[in-house]
Amino acid sequence: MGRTSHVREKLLEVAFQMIWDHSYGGVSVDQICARADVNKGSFYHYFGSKAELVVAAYEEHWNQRRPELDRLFSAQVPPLERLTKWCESTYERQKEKARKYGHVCGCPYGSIGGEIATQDDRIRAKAEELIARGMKYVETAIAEAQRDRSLPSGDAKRLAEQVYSYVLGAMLRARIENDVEVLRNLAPTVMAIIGARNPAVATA
Amino acid sequence: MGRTSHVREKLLEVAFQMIWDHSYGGVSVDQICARADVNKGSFYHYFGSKAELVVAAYEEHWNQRRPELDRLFSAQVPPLERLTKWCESTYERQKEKARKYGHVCGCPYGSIGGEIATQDDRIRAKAEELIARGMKYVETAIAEAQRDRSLPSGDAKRLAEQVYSYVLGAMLRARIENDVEVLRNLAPTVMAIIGARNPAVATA
DNA sequence: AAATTATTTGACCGACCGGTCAAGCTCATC
DNA sequence: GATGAGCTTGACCGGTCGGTCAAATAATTT
Repeated sequence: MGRTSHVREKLLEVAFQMIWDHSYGGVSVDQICARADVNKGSFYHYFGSKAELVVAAYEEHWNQRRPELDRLFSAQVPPLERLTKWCESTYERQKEKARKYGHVCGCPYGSIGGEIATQDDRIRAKAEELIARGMKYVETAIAEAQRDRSLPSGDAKRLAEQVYSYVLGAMLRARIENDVEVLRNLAPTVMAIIGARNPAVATA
Repeated sequence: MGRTSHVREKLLEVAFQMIWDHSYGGVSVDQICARADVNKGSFYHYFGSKAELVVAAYEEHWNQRRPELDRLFSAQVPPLERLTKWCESTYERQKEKARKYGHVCGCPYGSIGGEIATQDDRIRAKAEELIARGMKYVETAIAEAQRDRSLPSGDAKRLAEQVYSYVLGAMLRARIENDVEVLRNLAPTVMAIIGARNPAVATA
């Protein structure tokens, strides 16, 4: 096939989905290989270890996810509306995932990060990095809203961290409670955190 | 020794600490037994499985933690002050844990819940239950603050869920980023979420 | 003190873990 | 069409996993 074998890509995709669905420790290399229809020897031709595969898989997932985030946080959209749309898309995305997999999966970066934070520093650092990239979108939107006076001035970076903490926590709760409805109305709380005067109006 | 052998209690304590420090999948029954200085056969005399031990260990941890929560949320303390003190104690507790274990450990219930939510329903349900118990303290404080007009009226249960989501998310971030400072100023954001007029004053 | 029960011991189990490897196959290049 | 690099194959490795068990021992009841 092509220069970059589809085998490698298949492993990245399958590994990410299986680990998101279950957990890092709960998914074995054998299972990943079986699902990807790849021999174990091939696996270790492309990746030096399970951890290395996982780091690559999460980076790859980010790359596939990025266009959607760029669209949601497009400069074409008023900054506060970016945030509400992001909240809504989070809910919708989790709802579809839950329908397809039979249970709520939560934030993939948060889940794997929390699981192996104290055990594998490369995976920990990758999770931290991906979360920071997501926070950057939120920070930029907040800073812009402050500049155009739709928000009172404040430390946009700190506010973005708080917003992201809230959303991460809600995703974790949704996973643990296996209830996607936990994520149904994230936006008003996000607005309260960043100090928007009238949460209800911000969506309009 | 006593009727309830200290062996059982030692296993509960050791298992909880090791799993909080690492993860469910990252700690083996053999390791727990070694650390508790107990033979594997004894382990399976007291507990039917690793999962059963863990459920009991988390319940036991709650029981040990409860007096401290009762104290923090004592009716003797004004309701909003309960929340700020709870935030501060969360920070202090994590800081000490981090000092002792060499890294930030985050919320034990959130960590194990997120890890095995989709793999073992008994552990998942226990994590959900313990989180719900914690939320109840927050809900009660919010409801009381609303009653005595230090907060505008609102759905105390929903607000408590939002507060708890935020704190859970911050604990998760602190674990992933291995930085306890993430948890340093939880209270102002909590105040913003529940609609306290002047976050800065609420501590006084 | 005999009988019964609770607890401890450590060897043992098959399954599975992450990872290795030598041998073959495929295919572009010369 | 020979060469050699890239890729695939599947058997194989030692170690560890959660869990079992029969026999020994300690504690309790009769």
